[in-house]
Amino acid sequence: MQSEELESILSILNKSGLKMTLEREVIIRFLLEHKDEHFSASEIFNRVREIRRIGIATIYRNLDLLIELHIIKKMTHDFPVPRYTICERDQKHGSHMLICTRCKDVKLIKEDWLMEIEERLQREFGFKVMDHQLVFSGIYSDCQKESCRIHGDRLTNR
Amino acid sequence: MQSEELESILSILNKSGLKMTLEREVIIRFLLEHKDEHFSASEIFNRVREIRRIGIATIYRNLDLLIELHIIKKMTHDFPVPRYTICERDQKHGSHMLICTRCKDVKLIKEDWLMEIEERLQREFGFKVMDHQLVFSGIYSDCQKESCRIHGDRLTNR
DNA sequence: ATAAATGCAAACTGTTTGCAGCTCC
DNA sequence: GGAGCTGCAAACAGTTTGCATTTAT
Repeated sequence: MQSEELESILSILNKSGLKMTLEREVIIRFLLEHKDEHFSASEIFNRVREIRRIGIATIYRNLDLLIELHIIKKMTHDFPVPRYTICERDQKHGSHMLICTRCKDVKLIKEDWLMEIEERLQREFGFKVMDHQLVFSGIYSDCQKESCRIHGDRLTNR
Repeated sequence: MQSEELESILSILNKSGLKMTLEREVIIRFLLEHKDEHFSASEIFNRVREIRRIGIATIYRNLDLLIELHIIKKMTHDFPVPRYTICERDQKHGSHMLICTRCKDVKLIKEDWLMEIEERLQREFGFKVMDHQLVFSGIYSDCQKESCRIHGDRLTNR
């Protein structure tokens, strides 16, 4: 399947003396198969459990580990609980997010619009940016007119 | 003291049929006296408790209420727990944050650098921005050289 | 007078931890 | 074989809720 990406993650694990267990693999596969989405820990728990029996502690331990290895990313803005997503390999920084306060849809924009500002931070503040998170909350023009529920409730806790 | 600002908040409360209790006032005063800072719920609890006996539930209930009235703002990015800060009255949007991963200092930049991008979102996505949150994590040049602890550990949970 | 707000304690929710047993290299 | 990993259950931390009492308008 995404064997190429999985291989590359495997080699990161190996380099640190870590093992690719079945549980870990199922978690990673799930996130790889849903690159543009983000999930809460318990969403991941429920989805992974459909594939293989797993404990919630294993979910948390693996998420923490994968964050440390920069394989996945934790997004904390304004969600009831943190959400996790796989890192884009070719992308230095995280993407930008649009959250519609009406329909609760979360759109990820993959371009980086902040180059200029980051240069300015380096110049004016001597601050070297390693990562950024940019979130806009607002309303789509469609949602301003109608009662917009097209995307459903995607942001429950579980 | 900040009577002008306090008055204006009082009138917002009145308009909604809400009361200015002593507890509520102490919370608001505390945040008004520390405009450029942000605090966790339990930090606020401890500071307010020095002034007046108060229960933690009252803290949470008031924080939620003040958020709804757009008097304070909840910041959730990457902190162990959410942090709260008073809204700038003359400022449409929240400020930008620099978080140094070495010294853990959090600097708030009060200018809005995103006007252009917000216009673009309106144009290209039909998305009307109501608020944004922009956080940069990185390292100050000072911190790259030395073991930088000048700001101390400001981000504990309590 | 009465709607709103409070304190307290219990309940809840998400996350972490200790430990005995299991699994991958 | 042994470090690393797992499941389980208990512990933990932050937050929310129900209720009897108090307070602001």
